[in-house]
Amino acid sequence: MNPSLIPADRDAATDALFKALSDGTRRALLEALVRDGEQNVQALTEGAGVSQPMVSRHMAKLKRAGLVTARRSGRETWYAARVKGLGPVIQWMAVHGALWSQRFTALEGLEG
Amino acid sequence: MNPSLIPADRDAATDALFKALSDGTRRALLEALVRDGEQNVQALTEGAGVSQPMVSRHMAKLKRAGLVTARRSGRETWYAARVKGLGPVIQWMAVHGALWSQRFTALEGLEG
DNA sequence: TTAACGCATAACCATATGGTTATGATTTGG
DNA sequence: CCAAATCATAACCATATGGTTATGCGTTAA
Repeated sequence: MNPSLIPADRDAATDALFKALSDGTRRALLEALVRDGEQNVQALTEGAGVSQPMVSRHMAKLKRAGLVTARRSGRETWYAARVKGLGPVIQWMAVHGALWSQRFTALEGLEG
Repeated sequence: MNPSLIPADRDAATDALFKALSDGTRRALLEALVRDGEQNVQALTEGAGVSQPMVSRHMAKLKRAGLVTARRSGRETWYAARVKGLGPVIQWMAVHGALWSQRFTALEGLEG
């Protein structure tokens, strides 16, 4: 058993995932892919509100986190949302969220 | 007004939440509260692997994000996980991932 | 072959972040 | 009353991060 009181959730994948999702621009880019399907950098840049290089860098981070896939076709790169990418987040929510609600269900009415 | 393809998910609360969850030490602190209930800074520091001031700062950030509550009692501060704090995250997951818009218990297809 | 295109990377900047030790404010105990 | 305890804040440092413009590299098209 781990003698420490805190389980040290330093799982690299989980960390990368939450970090990737912690920026609004990246979330918006991911949402665009979820909503409208596979898109190239040009299309993503049009609505992103940031420069093309920044979009590329954000997409690279999302890819490293496992949230998107990249497909190179000629001079274009097509990105798509990767459904399974959110797995660790779901997992985390399931484990701790469930424990959470279980422990505090009785108090639910008390907080604002 | 902006007819952009990307809906610009810059909601401040959502942003603060994901940012708060994007650090492993903070997640571990939060998990400790979920697991063992309300604790003061001293107890949290014991297993955190970082200094007491750092714990205080992490807790402040979790509090700003709405993930914990703080209760001052004499010279001690007691922190507790806040039930509804994960709401915006759950909301985001529900909206942007139809697959996991249901209960978290439906994880079978996502793992692996 | 050459010019334009699409994208990634480099170089650079400002700020945020995570960490430390030192200090300060307030409460408790002897 | 004074010292210890509890926590937050300050001061400081190194690194990460988000943003820009400039550049380079492969691909398409004229």
